[in-house]
Amino acid sequence: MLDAAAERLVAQGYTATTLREIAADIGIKAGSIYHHFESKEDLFIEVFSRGIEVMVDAFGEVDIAMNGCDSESDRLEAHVRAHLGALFEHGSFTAAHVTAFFTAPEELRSAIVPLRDDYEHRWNALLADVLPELDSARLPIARLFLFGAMNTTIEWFDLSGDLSLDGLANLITVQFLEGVHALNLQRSTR
Amino acid sequence: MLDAAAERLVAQGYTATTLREIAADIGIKAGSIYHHFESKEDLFIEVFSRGIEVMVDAFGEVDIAMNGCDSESDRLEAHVRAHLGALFEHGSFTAAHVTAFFTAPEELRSAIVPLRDDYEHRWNALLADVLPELDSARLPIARLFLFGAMNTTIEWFDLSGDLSLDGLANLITVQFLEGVHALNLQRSTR
DNA sequence: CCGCGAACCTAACAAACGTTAGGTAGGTGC
DNA sequence: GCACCTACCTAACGTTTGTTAGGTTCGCGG
Repeated sequence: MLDAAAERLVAQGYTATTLREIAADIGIKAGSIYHHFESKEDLFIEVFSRGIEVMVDAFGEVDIAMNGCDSESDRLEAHVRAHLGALFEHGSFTAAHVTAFFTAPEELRSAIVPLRDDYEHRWNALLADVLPELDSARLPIARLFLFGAMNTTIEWFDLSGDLSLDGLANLITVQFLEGVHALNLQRSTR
Repeated sequence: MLDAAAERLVAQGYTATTLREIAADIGIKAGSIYHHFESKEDLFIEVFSRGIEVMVDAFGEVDIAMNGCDSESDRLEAHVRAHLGALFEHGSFTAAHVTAFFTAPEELRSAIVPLRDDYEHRWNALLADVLPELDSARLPIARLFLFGAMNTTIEWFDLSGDLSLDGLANLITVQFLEGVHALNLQRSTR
């Protein structure tokens, strides 16, 4: 049911997604949703929360796996790969969060913002680590550029296309670190 | 009236924006809208079209102004500045387009797509010009990265903050061309 | 002064929305 | 066999939505 809600969110946004549609998707009636959630808002708070949860979990796993890694760019690329994985490989929760969060009403958003802040803070810390020479005032801007590149992929990237998620992660990381000129030098696109 | 519609679109998305709200914003009643447009869809097709129109016009003006420019990076930066200008300085049409386009129903979107394609094609041509050494298969991806960086600024950039639009355009261009390391070298942030 | 069209209003319409109260089927524990 | 809980349904509620038909106001041309 949460899955169905997330998929509808991705395709239609908050207001256009009706409880009757979600109910029909999973073969029940709209009223029955209220046995599991107190309201529409309550349901979607759960969906958005899981969207962040998936991202945070993926980030945490990579943090551990890459603990003793000597190459800073490899570490960054692994985290980029984890973020893309959250967007494309773990259901629609993260995709729903990224695309539909700003279409949700203010009260709902403010309940989620603390979780978002936590995730953003982890990325700031990672970038400060990977890019120690970067002016700390520029760091949030660099993160926003990176987020922009990663999150807009849901509008165009095709999992079944020629480019793999590993390739995409590498492309984004290299482009982010070295600029567009380095795009030709990337290791593998398969 | 189109202005009011665009602003509501930015704040609320397609479905959540009601004709009664728009009418109230400009001091008329909802039914009166139908004297100017055939339907809600018709009204928002006009809004989205103007959003692209503003972008295309800004792009075209820069194309002429930068005709005899020797520095390719200056040319690119001027176009980035024009795109950001369309987003922040020429009403809410472009901002509405970028934020709410994917929240609109399919039929409406397909009426707009040809205009979008035209704008994207202009950018592809520009990038092919500015970056002749870039593998042509990578060119659309590079453009998508750049669009991602530019368009997500509406979620965080503040016109009245310390960073000017000129500074932001320079930041994005340098970051795009040379990578994040070059962020410290940018010319001016005022 | 008359006619006419543009701009707007009033009042309602059917449809769809989130939500709720009350009821039913099936399983579990005692 | 009885009580109870979970999961679901039915049927409606009040509200809001896009939309429409018919009427009013106002200014301009002849």
